[in-house]
Amino acid sequence: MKKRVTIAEIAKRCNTSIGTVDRALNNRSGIHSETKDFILQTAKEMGYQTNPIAGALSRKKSIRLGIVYCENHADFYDYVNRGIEQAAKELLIYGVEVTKWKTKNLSWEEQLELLESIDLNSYDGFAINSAGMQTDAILNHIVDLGIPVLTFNTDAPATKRFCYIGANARQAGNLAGELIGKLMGQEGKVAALGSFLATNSFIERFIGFYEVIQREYPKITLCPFSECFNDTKSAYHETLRVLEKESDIKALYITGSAGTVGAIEAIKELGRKDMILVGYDITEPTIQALKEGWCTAVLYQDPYFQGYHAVKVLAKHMLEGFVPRSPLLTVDTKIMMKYNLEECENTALFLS
Amino acid sequence: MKKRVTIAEIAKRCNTSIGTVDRALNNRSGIHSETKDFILQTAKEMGYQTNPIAGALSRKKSIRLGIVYCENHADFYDYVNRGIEQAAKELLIYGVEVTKWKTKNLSWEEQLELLESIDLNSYDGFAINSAGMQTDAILNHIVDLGIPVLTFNTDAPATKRFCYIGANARQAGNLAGELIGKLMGQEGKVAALGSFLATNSFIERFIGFYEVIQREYPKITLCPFSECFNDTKSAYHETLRVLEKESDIKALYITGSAGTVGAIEAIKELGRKDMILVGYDITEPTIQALKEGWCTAVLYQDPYFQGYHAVKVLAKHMLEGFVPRSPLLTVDTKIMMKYNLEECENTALFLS
DNA sequence: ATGAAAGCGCTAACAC
DNA sequence: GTGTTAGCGCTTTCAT
Repeated sequence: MKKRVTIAEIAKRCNTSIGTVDRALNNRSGIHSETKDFILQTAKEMGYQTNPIAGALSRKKSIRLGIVYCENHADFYDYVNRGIEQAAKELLIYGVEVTKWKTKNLSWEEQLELLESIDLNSYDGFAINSAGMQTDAILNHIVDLGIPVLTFNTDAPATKRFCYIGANARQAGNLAGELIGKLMGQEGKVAALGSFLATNSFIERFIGFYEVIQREYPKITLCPFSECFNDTKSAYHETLRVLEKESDIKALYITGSAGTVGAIEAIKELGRKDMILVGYDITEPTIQALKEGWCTAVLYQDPYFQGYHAVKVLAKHMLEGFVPRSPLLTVDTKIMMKYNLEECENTALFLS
Repeated sequence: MKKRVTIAEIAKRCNTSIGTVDRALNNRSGIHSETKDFILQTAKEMGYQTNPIAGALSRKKSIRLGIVYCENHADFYDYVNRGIEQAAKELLIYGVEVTKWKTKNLSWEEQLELLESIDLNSYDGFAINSAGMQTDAILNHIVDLGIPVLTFNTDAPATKRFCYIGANARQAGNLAGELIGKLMGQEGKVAALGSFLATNSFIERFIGFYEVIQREYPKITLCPFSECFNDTKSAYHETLRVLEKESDIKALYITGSAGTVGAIEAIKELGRKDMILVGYDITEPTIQALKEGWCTAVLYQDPYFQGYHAVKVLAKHMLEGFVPRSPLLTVDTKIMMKYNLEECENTALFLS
C-alpha cells in the first residue's frame, strides 16, 4: 500500500492545523495570504496530491457540474447524452451532481439566452458545447467567476476554457479524402456536397478532403462543390442536380449529417448502388443505407465518447485538479461500414 | 447528495454489529451461516450496494491483481502494456496493486509453467490472456480457489472465467470482406494469405472474410488461400509466389500481423503500389507502409483498450462486485489508414 | 462467533 | 484568521 502525503502531515510541517491547510489547498476564504502561500509551497515541496477518495467520502455538499449542449440532431446527441449520463452515474458516488441543459439548436442566440438564465454561482464547473464566438464573452465571464469551463464537441478556442474535447474536423476531412481516393481506385470524378455557409467544421471537413485529393490523388477530378445547407431536402435536390449534370461521377462526399441523408435518398431514387457515397454520422437513415448498400461508409466521431469524457475530465479537474497535457483532446474519427455498425452500441454498453 | 444504504443500517435492522455484517458481505470467516444468510438477505432487500470509496479509504492491505499475458509481438503488446499500466495507476488510490507476468510467446506450455510457479493464494483476482484449452484446467482451479478470473485478448470460453474482453475475430473478418469488396469496386480477383494451422482467430478472420465476399460480392473471385504461418518470411515468399502465378490479382487480404509485414515487403519489392493490401495491426512496418502507400489499410483491435479494460473490469469486479451484462465484452475493430494513424497514440494519452 | 472501537484522509461546522 | 472536532462508510484488530 503506497503512502501519500496527507494534509495532516503538511499541517504538522507548517505548524498549523489541518483546517488551515484545507483552506489553503482549496482556496477557501478566511486565510492570510501569507500562510496560504507558505502552505501551498510546502505542499508542493512535499509532493502533495489531493486524495479524491477521502474527499468524496467526507463531502457534505456535492460538486455541481453544469452541461450545456443541444439536441438538434437527435441521433448524434442521443449518444452524447448517454455518455453524459453514464459518466454522471459513475460520479455520483464521488458526490458529483450533473445538471444538463439543452438548446433546441446549436445557435448562439439560444445558448446565450440559456447561459444568462443560469444561476452560475450555484455550479462548480461547466462543460459547454460552444455555439460560436458570440458566446465567448460569457464563457470567459464564467471562468472569471472562478468556475472552470471545458468545451466539448465544438470548441471556443479564444476563451479561457481549460480544455476542449471533440473532433478534429480537418483531420476527419483528410481521412475522407484518403478513403474516397482509395475506394475510387485512385481515379475518376468525385463531387463534394456540403454546407459552406454553415458551421466552421463543415468547411474544415471539406478543406481536409480537398487537401488530400489534390495532393495525393492526381488522377481524381473534383467537381465544383455544391452548397446544400446541411439540409436533407437541399442535399437531395443538389445530388440529383449534380448527378444529372455530370454523368460520370463515381463518388460523392457529403460533409454534413443531414446532407448525407439527403444524398442517400437521391442515390436510392436513382437506383445507383454503384455510387461510392461517403458521408457523416450514424443515424437511422445512414444505418439503413449502410445495411442495404446505398451508402459506402460514414465517418463518425464517437459522440458517446465525447459526452462521457467531457463530464469525466471536468470532474477529474474539479476532484483532483487534473489538467490534460494538451488542451485539445481529440476524439477518433471512425470509419463505419455495415460490418462494424454494432460497435456504436458496444462502447455505450461496455461498463454499464 | 444521494444517500445509500450503509452496513450500519443493515446491522441495526439485523440486531447485530457492523463487524458481523462486514463478515457476511465479504464472505469472511468466523460467522454462523445462518446469520450470514439472514444478513445477506436483508442487505439485498434494503438494496445495499457496496461503497468502493469507503472501502478504498479504510483498506489496510491492498487488493492484488495478477495479469498474465505475453510479449510475442512487441508492437501489439506494448500497447496492451500501456493500457494495463494506466489502469494500474488509476487504481492505486483504491488500494489495488497490479502484478504482471509475461511469457515469451503465447504458448500453453510456457503459460502453464508460469501459472504453476505463481503463489495463487496471494492474489485476489487474475486477468489472463489465455494460451489455449490446455490451460483451462488451471484457470478453473484458480476460480475454485475463490479467485475470480477474467480472460482478455484470447478467451477460454470453456472455463469458469467471469468474462472475456477482446476482439471478435469473425466479425473483424466480415469487416475485412466488406472493406476489400468496396475497395475493389466490387469485382476482380483477391487472394487471401493466412495461417490456417495457427491460432483459431486467424481462421476466424478468414472465415468472416470469406463469408462476406461469397455472399455479397459475387463478382469477386477468391484465389485458393495461401498458408503463410503468420511468419514474415513465409508471407513474403508466398506473396511473391501467388502474384506470379495469378497475374490479375487486384487485392490481398492477410489475416495475421507478421504476415502483413511480409506481404508488404513483397509488394514493395515488386513496386506494386496499385495493389490493394489489407492486413492487421499497427506496427512499425505497417505504419511506414501506410504512410508510403504500400498498404491500403489495416484492421486494428485496440490493444491499449484491451489492456486497460481488462484491469479496470477485473478491479470493478473485486471492488463493487461488478459483473458485465454479457460475459463477452467485444473490442471494436478499427479501420486504420494513413490519416487516422495518430489516433492510436491519442487514446493512450487521453487521461494521462 | 460476535461486538466494539480505532482509524483511513478528508470536509464542514463550530469555537475561539 | 485559525484551531478543533465530528463525521463520511467502510476494514481491521482486539476483546469478549
